[in-house]
Amino acid sequence: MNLFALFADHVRDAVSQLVAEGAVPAGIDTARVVVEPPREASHGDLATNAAMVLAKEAGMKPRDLAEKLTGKLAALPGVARVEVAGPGFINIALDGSYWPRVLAAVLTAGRDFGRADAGGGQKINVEYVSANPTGPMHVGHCRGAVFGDALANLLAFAGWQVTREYYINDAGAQVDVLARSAYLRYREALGEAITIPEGLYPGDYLVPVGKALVTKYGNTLLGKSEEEWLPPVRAIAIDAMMGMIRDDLAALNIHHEVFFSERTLHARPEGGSSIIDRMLESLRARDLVYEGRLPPPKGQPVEDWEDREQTLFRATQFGDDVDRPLMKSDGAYTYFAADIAYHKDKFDRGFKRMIDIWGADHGGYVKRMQAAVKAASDGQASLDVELCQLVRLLRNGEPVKMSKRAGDFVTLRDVVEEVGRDAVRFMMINRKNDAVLDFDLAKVIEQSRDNPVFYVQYAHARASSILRNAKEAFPDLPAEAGAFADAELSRLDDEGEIALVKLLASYPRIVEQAAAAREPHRLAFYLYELASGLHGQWNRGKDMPHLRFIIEDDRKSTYARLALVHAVALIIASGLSILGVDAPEEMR
RNA sequence: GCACCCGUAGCUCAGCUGGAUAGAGCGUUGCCCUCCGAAGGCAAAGGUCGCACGUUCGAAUCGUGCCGGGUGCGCCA
Repeated sequence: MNLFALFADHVRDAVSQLVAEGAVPAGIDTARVVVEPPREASHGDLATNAAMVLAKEAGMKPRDLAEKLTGKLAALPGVARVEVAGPGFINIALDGSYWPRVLAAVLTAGRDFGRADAGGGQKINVEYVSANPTGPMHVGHCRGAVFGDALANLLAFAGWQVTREYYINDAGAQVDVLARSAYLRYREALGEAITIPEGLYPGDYLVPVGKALVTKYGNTLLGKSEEEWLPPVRAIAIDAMMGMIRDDLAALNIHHEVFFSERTLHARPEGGSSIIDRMLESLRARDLVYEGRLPPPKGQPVEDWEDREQTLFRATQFGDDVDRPLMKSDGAYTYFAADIAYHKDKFDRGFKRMIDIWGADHGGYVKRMQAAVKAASDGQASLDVELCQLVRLLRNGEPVKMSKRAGDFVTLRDVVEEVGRDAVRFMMINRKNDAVLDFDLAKVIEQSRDNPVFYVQYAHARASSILRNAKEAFPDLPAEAGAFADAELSRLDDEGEIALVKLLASYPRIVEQAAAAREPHRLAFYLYELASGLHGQWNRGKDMPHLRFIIEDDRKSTYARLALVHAVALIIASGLSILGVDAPEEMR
């Protein structure tokens, strides 16, 4: 149950009643009406802007309209009082019976509380990571990976049918470089002394690939020309790299449902046409492709600029700044051409909504891809691109050195092994994705309030600890949260307790908004707030012993408070699971 | 030159898609710690929301123009 959505309906009903009474003109547009929590607790529990938004259309002053609406809203069950405030806000205070019902709803729904149907079961494709299969994942990849995964979880919780997808860039020049690098390791495995020239991948993660090639081919590849040995070497190397990448992702608890190979888009069966060929044909048939010239780019002068006629996609027709090339000068397709075919393939598989997660350095590519999706789907599909900014890796405030040369980079695996999966995941999401993020290896393993990962997980552990302790004081208590729904929840009348219940009540709203905005970080901030609420109530018990969760000689109050503790633990666990972070029973 | 992103407290950042007196953590200052878990707790100080116009009942939020920072700018992926 989403309290705010519920009351938004109530407000619209009230408007309809006024329409029926002739007080307000028919057909008035209530789309801008929102019901939200007021900033000031003294303003009540819910506030709506309805009177201000509708005043003009209704031909009334905001406060006059507010008065009329107030009359209707005050009659609703559970409403204690309704007041008009400021320029025309309507503040609604709920009576004491409301919060126990919300809490009972949390306990009954359990981990499903907050699950929404905003997506209406529609299919949506989330493509993330898509790192080149040329080596292990490094830290630069991990923000997009975690963000994409959390977003996918969030959308699923909000009612979308999500497919998690990885696009394997196994068709370009860089996988040929990979193959040549692996071939050197192959010769090395056969006893040759090698030096790795500039431009090839020097990392020793290719050593096992060289050995595997020996196992499979013996020395039979030695006498062959590159034309002959490259394809099989490349295939094995790519497989090995993808294996490593899958392991790296698994270490972060990321599992894609679909791995899509770019190579399959280029493949031409004997005498036939490739998927890209056919995509291009369909664009040509609609006059979206032409042969033309492009002006040279402004700004940085391009050294080897050659003015020539090329095959262009009419991207400008769909909102892009210039038309974009589909063919390279050597006659092969551009990366973009393949990417159009890939996204068209997603559309053909039934996805009208697509989300791509990219690094911020690909921002210049967004418009053309969105244009392509519109064109390839005849306007039926849309693409959202979420850009993830850089991560600055620090240790005690000092930048961790990462030189590009000699394969000397910090791998994702190193980081996960040093600080743990939960810390990596939470910290990556604890910031808006379009802002640069400082990731301090020393701070994320700190166990203090400064560290949000610890703080939130500790709240869950503390709740679990309270429940364990309660079991000792009252051995006959039920174990499962749902059983607490029939506690005398009206006993929860302390302001701290009620504040906690209100926070729980806002969870569905947070989920919906975070999903709609594609901003999982909102969930992380919410969880911190909820954790803070639980820790705060615990601390109130220090000064005021009658507020402790466990009161030895008051079974009924204890029972009600444990219901609250159960509910908080449920929501923290629910939110953390969306972020892909464990909710531990105890800290260690 | 153009496009996209960012600019909020000393620092790191939120700010619920236009709402009421702009919030949190760190840091600073003061008080407290025999207490279900002090790997603390409570409180205070601290802001021309980069600048200027505009839109309207109302702008940190939307629009335009500047300033400052980042990213990118045929055929790389």
